[in-house]
Amino acid sequence: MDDSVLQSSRNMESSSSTYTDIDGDHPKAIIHIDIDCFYAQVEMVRNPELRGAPLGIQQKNIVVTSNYEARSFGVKKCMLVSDAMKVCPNMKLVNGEDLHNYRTASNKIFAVLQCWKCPVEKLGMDENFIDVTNLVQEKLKSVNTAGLAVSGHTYSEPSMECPCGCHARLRIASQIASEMRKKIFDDLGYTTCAGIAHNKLLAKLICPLHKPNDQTTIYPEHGTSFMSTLSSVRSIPSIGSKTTETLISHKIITVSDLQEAPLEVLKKIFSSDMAVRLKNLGLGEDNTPVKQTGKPQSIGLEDSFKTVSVKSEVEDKFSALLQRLLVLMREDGRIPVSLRVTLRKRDAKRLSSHRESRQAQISPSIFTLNNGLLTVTDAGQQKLMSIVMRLFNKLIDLSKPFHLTLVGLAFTKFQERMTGRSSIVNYFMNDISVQSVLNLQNDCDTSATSMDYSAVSPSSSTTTDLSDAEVEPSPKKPKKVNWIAKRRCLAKEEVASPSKLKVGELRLNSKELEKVSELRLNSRDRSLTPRASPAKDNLSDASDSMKDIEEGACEDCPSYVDKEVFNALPDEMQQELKAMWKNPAGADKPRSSPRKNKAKTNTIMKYFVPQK
DNA sequence: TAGAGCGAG
DNA sequence: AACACTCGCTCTA
Repeated sequence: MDDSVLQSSRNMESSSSTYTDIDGDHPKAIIHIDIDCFYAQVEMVRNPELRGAPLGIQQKNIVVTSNYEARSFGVKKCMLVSDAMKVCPNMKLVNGEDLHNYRTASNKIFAVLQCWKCPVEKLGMDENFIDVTNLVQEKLKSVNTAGLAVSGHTYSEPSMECPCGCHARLRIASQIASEMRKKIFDDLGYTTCAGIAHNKLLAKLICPLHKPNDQTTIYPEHGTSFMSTLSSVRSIPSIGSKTTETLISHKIITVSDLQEAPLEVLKKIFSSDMAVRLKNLGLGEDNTPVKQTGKPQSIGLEDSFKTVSVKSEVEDKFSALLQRLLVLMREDGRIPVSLRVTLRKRDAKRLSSHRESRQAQISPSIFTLNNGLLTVTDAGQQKLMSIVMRLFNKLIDLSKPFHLTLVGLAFTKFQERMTGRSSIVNYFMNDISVQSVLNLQNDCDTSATSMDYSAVSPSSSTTTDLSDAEVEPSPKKPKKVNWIAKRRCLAKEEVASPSKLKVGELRLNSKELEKVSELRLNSRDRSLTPRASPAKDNLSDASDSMKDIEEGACEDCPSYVDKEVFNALPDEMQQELKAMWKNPAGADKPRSSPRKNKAKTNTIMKYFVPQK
């Protein structure tokens, strides 16, 4: 039985692993949603004339994707245009080299999925994971699930009831998946596929079983047997070309091979953790969480070329990259604290990899917020360039000849985004950077949902708001701080096109203005990347309205600070906060050990924590 | 913590 | 198809 295999593998790893799941316990419910032939659908939504006939999306001389009509003629992904036209002479072609519309569509879909108030993780432009575990639990409380059937296909009927209750949870999740797909179709016009499982791995892999415009649920008991139907280990997400090579060199080629490989053998090839992970993946086990997608953790650009061997040319390349990068930074709105220089030396052996990089802290004073807009003076840009070239000198010995094929520039840390309850700065924020985007474009129309258990349909769960949860009050916290993003009711069209919302928000008041400005600036326009911020392309029309924002009394304050609150603080505390903002590295560790909440003495925390 | 490597789309 | 681009995660020193 599958469980016995799981059992034995778990026992082997349990000694060194922190894995805490109980065997046979499958508490989560994960949905993976994939937009059918994404580019082609975007074009057909834009221009309905294209529907019903074969359509190909062209980039350069290649048909990168096509609609299902074209596929029925044998048009494949990444086919040469000439070959595609041979098998499908009537196919219409649309140029898809400008990704702007695709990004916009992707963000709209992401925004719709946010309506369910569950963690949503974007994977590329056309895939999303949603962890609906909590929503399912709510529904279980309020709904009799006895006669509830699965919505859509089932990979395989369960042989018996799982004692942990996952079958009922997954059935509910399948209903939620149906709702989500329906809303995406009703609001935006896109058909989708979904996979429903108790983990991300199975949800993603089961998703394409019934294509297009359908969904599939798989129960935990079939995880291992389903995985064994995959011919190559390469088809497992997170097993890429390198890992596949290594596995194959040890005669592990199919997923079945991986399942049967003893953990001790894998541990001789890989690190212990990696071996455990691989073994579990092979068996269909995966405990990686769905991570809410928000702002990117680094913003960078790179440029590749045949060869650059002169330092003045290098300087030109970096300068051009920096100019472009500063535009992106302005759109993002956050103040960077660290800068990384990357380059690739010409190497006969390896063409792609072998990048090298150096990074350095940068003084945040290079950047200033003018009327909420991130700006850099000419002197600041020169300063940045000198840092860049200093890092470049670390990488290249200029006394010897060099040949580069790529240079890159990235800002890698930001002042904003001090999340976590430990950060005192949270108490002065009037914007929760990531979640507030969610809140503002949220409030999806509940009447549109088809589910009969209205108590837990999207956005009707008014009891819990993410912003409320995030700023959970602490006993010592100063009362009455005006940080909670206001929630507003929107019509459906406004959800699909949040620009109206943002403009509306601008009419509120000056303090709200700055918050909205950050939301707007959150709207970076980047290419082909995951982690793009939601609902961005729709907001550019709000930018002109940002010109005349008043300057607050605290010139040094970061933009997220409620200046009214700041000015009400004791002078000593104001000074300390200012010092902290001047030297964020010392005060703020955004992503390090969020659990540890050490109240450092001799900081502003002493105002809130009892002293011994 | 920085830097390299792998993986994703 | 192979490569270009951008970003996240993990491992190691």
